[in-house]
Amino acid sequence: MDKPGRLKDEAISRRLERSFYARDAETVARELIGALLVRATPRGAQAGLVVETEAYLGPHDLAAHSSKGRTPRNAVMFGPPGHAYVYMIYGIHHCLNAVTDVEGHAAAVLIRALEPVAGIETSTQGPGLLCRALGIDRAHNGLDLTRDELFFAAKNSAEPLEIVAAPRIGVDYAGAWAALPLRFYVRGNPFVSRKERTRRPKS
DNA sequence: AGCGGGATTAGC
DNA sequence: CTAATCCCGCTT
Repeated sequence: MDKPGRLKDEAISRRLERSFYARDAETVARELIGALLVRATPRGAQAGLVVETEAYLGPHDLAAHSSKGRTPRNAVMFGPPGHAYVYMIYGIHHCLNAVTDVEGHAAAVLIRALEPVAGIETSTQGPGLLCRALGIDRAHNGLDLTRDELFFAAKNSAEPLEIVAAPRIGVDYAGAWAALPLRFYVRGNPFVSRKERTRRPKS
């Protein structure tokens, strides 16, 4: 019923600014839950609610790409906050992150799952899948989330969400860092990337 | 120049 | 459980 572009205009008016991202990654990861991720394309806007994130705290965090030092691949993480860090993984998928914290402290928040809102035709239930659904690839690496076609809009604070903290996925190589509860998701939301593990009774 | 591996996903 | 598949990042 809405005129095309209406969602986009509304979202742009709520676009998160630099100061939102210029905080520690854990805070940003928590606060991005419930925000709207928008990609404005020539054919209209694609958008989804962020329902799952992970915080990568900085070079001291052994699960973070920045822990191995600055390289061409992760250079965006070392730059100013509020930019998109997009990398290819396993030769097949892309992952979208928002750079956080202060410039030089290479921290970021991985966007792991979205609840579709508009213009989305395939699954957004996982970091690689959501990038596919929104057409995000390495061409988007370094985009300014406060100015460019890819951005986050403030959540609707009227409906509080229950957020669960759990260990991050796929970072078992990171020793003790792998166990920290730096993954955040909306409790019970069906678009979270992995189902709650059903506890298997021990034999 | 060569080689190993990954913040994933789908399919057996 | 494992293949897929592409850079990247480090070693030779």
